[in-house]
Amino acid sequence: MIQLTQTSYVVLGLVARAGEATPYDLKQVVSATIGGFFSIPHSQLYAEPERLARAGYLSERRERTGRRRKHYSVTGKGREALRDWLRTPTDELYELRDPGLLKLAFGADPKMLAGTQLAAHERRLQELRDLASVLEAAGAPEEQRLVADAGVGHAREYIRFWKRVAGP
Amino acid sequence: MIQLTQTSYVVLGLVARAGEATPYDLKQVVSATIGGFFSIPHSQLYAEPERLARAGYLSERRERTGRRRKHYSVTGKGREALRDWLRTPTDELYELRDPGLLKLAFGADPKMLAGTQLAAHERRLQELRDLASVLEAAGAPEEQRLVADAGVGHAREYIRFWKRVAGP
DNA sequence: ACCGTCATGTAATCGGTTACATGATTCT
DNA sequence: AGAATCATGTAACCGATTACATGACGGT
Repeated sequence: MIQLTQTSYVVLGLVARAGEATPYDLKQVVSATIGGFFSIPHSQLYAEPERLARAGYLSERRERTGRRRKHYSVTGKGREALRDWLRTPTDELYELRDPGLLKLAFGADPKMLAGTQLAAHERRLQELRDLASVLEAAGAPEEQRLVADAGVGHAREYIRFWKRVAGP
Repeated sequence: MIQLTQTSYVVLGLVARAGEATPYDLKQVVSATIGGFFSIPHSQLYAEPERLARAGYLSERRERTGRRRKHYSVTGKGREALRDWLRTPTDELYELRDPGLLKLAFGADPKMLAGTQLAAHERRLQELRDLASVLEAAGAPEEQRLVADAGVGHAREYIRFWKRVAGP
């Protein structure tokens, strides 16, 4: 019926893990976990669960008093969709779509770009390292750590690249 | 007035380089050059120049007979916008948003993912290498080659990562 | 003459971004 | 008590994707 996007699966996955969650809960978890490589603006975390609920993947319980928050949980249909998604490998690749590379490709001055990009990627690398050590300290599951490691590897690769561009 | 997106700059940049171009020309060039890390569906290459023309960044000349193709060229305003963009470094970073990593983060079986992802990234690596050697043979400008190199580096990094996940 | 593929375009829909707005808490 | 920040939500707009459609052209 509706198209399930990556955002949909993020929401399904997070709600499934939490049992029940409000958009705000989701927001918290998103930035704490996959925020490093897949962020979602908070307004989407209101819109998307609603869409999923309309299509029967989530059920909605609204508080009767106070803030009237909406609490979502996964339905059978939702759980099934999530499971199917998880057990199907993808050969889809995501494109880099990197602003720095784009400017480079269109003739911006490489050395000028390199400075700023290097700094930005070094900042990110630091964040990811912090995240990685938090995850380790918290005894997070292996996958979480792998994902953080992937991020670290990519940041390092970017840094290598821009250093080379910056020249000796 | 209007928001200039990365797509806008791609169009501006390509039209500027070509002098005059139809959407179809753009389509060709996109896949030949930045296609590897920043693709744009052809319908966008019809819509975006129109948008840019309405806002005064491009001028439009329509054939009077036959296919009535639209030919675009860059106006002064367009050229200026492009130049400003090119000489401003960015600290913006693009997120990976990688489907494979996402599934990994939500508990898909790592080894299962690794196989398919590895194959896909190896295919891409090969493509990028081919592109790189074509560029070199054609004596393409340094930046073009750098961009291709960046792609190669990333593909390699992905491959390292998924090999590690696949385990010994 | 026909078929397939390249070339060219438009329309509809929708997810995502940006901006706005206000209730709760916490801190000084 | 007031300011600042966190929490929570809605609305409007718009770029991007998907789907549909047809014209030209090269080969058999």
